Amino acid sequence: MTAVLVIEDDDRIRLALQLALEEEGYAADGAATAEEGLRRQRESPADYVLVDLMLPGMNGFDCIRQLRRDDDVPVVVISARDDTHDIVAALEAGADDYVVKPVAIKELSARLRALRRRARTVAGPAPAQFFGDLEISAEAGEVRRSGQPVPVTRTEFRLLCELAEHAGRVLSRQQLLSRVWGYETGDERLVDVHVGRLRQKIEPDPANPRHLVTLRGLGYKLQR
Amino acid sequence: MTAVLVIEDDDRIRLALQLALEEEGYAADGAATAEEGLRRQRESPADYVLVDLMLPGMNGFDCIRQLRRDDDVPVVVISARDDTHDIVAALEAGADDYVVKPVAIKELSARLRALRRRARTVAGPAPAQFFGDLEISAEAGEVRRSGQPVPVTRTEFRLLCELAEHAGRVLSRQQLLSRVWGYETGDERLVDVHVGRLRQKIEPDPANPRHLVTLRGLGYKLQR
DNA sequence: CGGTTGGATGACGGTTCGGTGACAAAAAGC
DNA sequence: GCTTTTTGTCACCGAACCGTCATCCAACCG
Repeated sequence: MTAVLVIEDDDRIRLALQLALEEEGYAADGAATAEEGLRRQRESPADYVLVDLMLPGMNGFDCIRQLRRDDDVPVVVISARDDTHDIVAALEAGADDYVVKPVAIKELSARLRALRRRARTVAGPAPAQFFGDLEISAEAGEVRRSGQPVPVTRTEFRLLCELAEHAGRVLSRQQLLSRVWGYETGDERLVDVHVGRLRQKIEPDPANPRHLVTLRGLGYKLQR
Repeated sequence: MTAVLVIEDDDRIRLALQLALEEEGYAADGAATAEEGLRRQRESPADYVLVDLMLPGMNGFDCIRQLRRDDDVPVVVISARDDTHDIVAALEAGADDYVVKPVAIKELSARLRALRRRARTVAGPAPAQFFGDLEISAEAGEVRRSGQPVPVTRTEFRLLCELAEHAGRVLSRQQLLSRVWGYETGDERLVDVHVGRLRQKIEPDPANPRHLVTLRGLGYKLQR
């Protein structure tokens, strides 16, 4: 899901934007100051950043420059001022687009989509997580055991990614059903079956799993 | 020097825009109809196209779609109407930005510069990429297999480039539809068909692809 | 130690997904 | 103008996959 960070000091506007974005299918997060926004973006980077120009403390222009320095995330300015000088300054600072408040959410959404078409993803090898000799790369859609690709199916892959994302923590069958399958209710045995199939593929000795372990009465977890 | 093509039926506005752009350091060319603009762009491609929405004959939306089909040039709409519906439709058709007349030349110029940062065409020369014996030269618009040129069509080439640019990463059919065709919605099977045709040309054994591989339920990726 | 509960596993039918050939429309070339 | 190439749609097929079930096994409980 596409994540958007909204940096805007006016709580009402920020929350309204977040809500509207979520209705459009984005995952929206918010920050009230430039400093907080930068911290958020550093810690868990969103795919797009919306930023107001008039912020308490660090102003919007510096905020944009800072964002651009750290990261290549597309930045859209949301401002009440439609002065040419501001628009030029914001774009010059590194913003990708500039829309004037009040914003029509449909327009904003369309502009974000247009940006997505242009946004470059960083080159280089896709990042992977390691669990011993097990390698999971969500971006490459690939699982490897000691360097050798392991063919896994879509559901198995999603299941594995979900477990990897919460590495070391137990996930109940219920949680897995909900997160991987989207079932709020259903037969928990389904999880067992897929865990079993996955073990056949990724565990050296499927009967004595080393990474994908069962916690009786609780669920499953993936450990290093 | 950066070349801009202005498609606008009102002579006065078009000439004024051209003049202003030239003062900003661009080489500006003009066309009074969509048809003429498309022909111009095909014959001697500009780096940016500005297009009015209300044109005699072919309308602006179709003109944008057409431009997007042929090539990846950034398109900015210059329109007198600031209706959300028009803006969304234009961006949806493939435009990169939308500014409302009368335009401040400084703003337009800043928006063009912002686009240049994102635009792939100007993003910097992507020299030939190799995938085993497969060679893709985006510059030369050419594909070679063990040195021998392979005749690929325009869509096939753009599909291949898109996959090459994200080498080793999965791209969903949806992403490919959006980035190669500019469709935000459409039949995903279209991608299958073109992938199939591409395989016939670039894979030694199209039934067992080595480079252009399918990830069931996820999409396609190009690997070395 | 027997009973009970929770987990593993193999088999099977229905469904989904991707590949492909045929075809019509559209574009490009002549 | 006409012909050829390219493109997008459709329908069909086969393989891969999914979910259910029944059965068996291991761990835990008294």
